[in-house]
Amino acid sequence: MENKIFQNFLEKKGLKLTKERIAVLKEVFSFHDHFEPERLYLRIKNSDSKASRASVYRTLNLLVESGLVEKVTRTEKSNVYEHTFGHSHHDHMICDRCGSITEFYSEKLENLQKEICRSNGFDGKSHTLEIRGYCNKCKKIK
Amino acid sequence: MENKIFQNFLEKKGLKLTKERIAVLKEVFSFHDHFEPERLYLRIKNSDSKASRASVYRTLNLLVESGLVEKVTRTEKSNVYEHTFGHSHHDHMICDRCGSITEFYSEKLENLQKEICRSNGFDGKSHTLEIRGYCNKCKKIK
DNA sequence: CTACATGCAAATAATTTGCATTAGC
DNA sequence: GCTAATGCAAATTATTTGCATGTAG
Repeated sequence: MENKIFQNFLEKKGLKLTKERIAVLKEVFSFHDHFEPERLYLRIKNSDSKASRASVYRTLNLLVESGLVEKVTRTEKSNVYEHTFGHSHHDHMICDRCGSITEFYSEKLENLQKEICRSNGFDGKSHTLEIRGYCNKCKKIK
Repeated sequence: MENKIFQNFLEKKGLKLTKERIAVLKEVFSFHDHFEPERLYLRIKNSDSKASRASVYRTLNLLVESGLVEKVTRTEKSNVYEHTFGHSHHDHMICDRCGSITEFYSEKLENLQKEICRSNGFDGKSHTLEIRGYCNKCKKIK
């Protein structure tokens, strides 16, 4: 399904569906987790398909443009991505101790944001909410 | 006032209050706006005090550690900071067209987040909420 | 066949760091 | 005086890009 979407996206832009792009797409959708470009590259390297680091970066940009993948955060180091197709919108809680990421979703929160946009005359398209602190496990230790 | 806080912070850590650190602190608090390290460095360069790029970066890290400055991280390129002392918590709306940043604050939003943390067993310390879209001006053009 | 894509290695860009020198406390 | 800070330039890290060659449509 995501293959179809990506293919349409490429076609519309006059771009080609190469094996490298397929490899990246396949790998991205083979697990649901947050990942950095480098990690993705290594996973692909260890799989049967192949793609260079450059192609991974290039394809990742296309995937974001197509809406199939989103940038979650820009951490101290690299960017963090997640695939979004087939996985509805949510926000993140990040533990400052163990780095674990917990997803959550709140209808109320979404509505409240819409309301805030409205009263500010802002045409909101998307948002990222990131709560930092200590997760259930780590708050006991800390 | 912020000088006093920074001084205490340094003292507690056995660090020194140098003219370079003073220059950075002064410049950071001389305007209220979001800024990147490079821009701050250039401002200092054009002022009467002086500090190298390296010192700007080093001092910025100390300022964040001390709580006087926060990272508003979320751009493609570099980190974005803002000084927080004397300026209460707020969130941001960023225009995807002109790049303008609008600040806002909502008590309801804060409470809702606390509630979400509680129900997830997460000990939330801080958060960043960023809404992207088109600002009042740009939504008419786009 | 003809764009566009690829891999590679070199280029960029932001930030950090090693080191010899300088300066707070 | 001792220890930490500075400036510089070189090092690092993540990401992008130029170019010669390969390949999808």
